[in-house]
Amino acid sequence: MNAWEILERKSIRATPARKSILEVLLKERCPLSYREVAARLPEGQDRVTLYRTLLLLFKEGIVHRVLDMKGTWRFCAHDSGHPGCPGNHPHFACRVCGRMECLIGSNLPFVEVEPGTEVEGKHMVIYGVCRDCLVKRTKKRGAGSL
Amino acid sequence: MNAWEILERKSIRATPARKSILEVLLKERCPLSYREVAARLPEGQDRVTLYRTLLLLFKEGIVHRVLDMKGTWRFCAHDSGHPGCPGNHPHFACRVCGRMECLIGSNLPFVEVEPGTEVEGKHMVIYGVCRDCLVKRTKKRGAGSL
DNA sequence: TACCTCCCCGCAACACTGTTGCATTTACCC
DNA sequence: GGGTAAATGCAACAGTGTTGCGGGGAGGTA
Ligand SMILES: [Mn+2]
Ligand SMILES: [Mn+2]
Ligand SMILES: [Zn+2]
Ligand SMILES: [Zn+2]
Repeated sequence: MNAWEILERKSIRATPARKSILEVLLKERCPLSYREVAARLPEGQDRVTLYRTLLLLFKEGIVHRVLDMKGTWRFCAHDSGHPGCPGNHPHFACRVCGRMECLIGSNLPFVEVEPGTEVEGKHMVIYGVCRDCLVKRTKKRGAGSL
Repeated sequence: MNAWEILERKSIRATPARKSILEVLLKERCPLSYREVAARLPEGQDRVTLYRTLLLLFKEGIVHRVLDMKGTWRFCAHDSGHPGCPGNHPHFACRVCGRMECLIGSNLPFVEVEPGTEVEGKHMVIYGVCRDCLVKRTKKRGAGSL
């Protein structure tokens, strides 16, 4: 399903800005910050429109979002094909390269809260160093010590 | 253990700023944002010193920290008596009043990540509406509809 | 086609968190 | 009480995200 179809199905005006932003998120398979989306867009795209569009896509359930370890929101459309429970999975964030990926293999685990509390959702971020960054680090060390 | 003892034990200079900031965190039992700490401090306390102190307390393992749903760090010293695994528990954040609390009853659940990845830690935030805010909401509705 | 209305967009301004550099002051050890 | 390294306060900055508003364009109606 392409960007135009997704917007049409939600009865959202398929403007050029929305289509191109959603296309970026559909192409990349991992959560992107507004800055990373902007970098993949033709220059001159307005910052506020981008923020508003990302928020719209999120509120319409087209994308899910998650806070990274710097406190910035990242948006991801990798499961926009599955209408139900979008983003109901933990995420991994690499401390070195800053990239984030969806751990779609596992669901968010159940956690008991105080009785009388109304739970609306949960976020889980596992952080550390991704495989690519570990490989690079090993190569560097190896070259230096040999 | 009071603030002075904690700082002394870590061989950290016990300045007035550090003592008063740590005292605030020791008194409140839930994670506080820099703003909330500042509000409980005598006026005139420098913003940068507060940020630096909170970071120091965190890096020394005296407090733990967690990102709330607005992307701001919150610091909590409720388990500063237990030197091991500080902050290894999920947190609940109320969408209405903004308060956060530690779910010290449960540990952070295990989640499988891609092989070859180095996991350093994990964060989990359950969000919704706390009991107090639910009670207030019910009272309001009741009064209005009667 | 002409008109109307709604809403999307771009711009300016703002609020807030968090960081850095530097000069001054202070806590701690002798 | 000094000496020194470290902590503080101040100014400036970067970055994210929000709000208000006016113009313009898409889509509907006659
Ligand atoms: Mn995801
Ligand atoms: Mn906690
Ligand atoms: Zn990485
Ligand atoms: Zn609440």
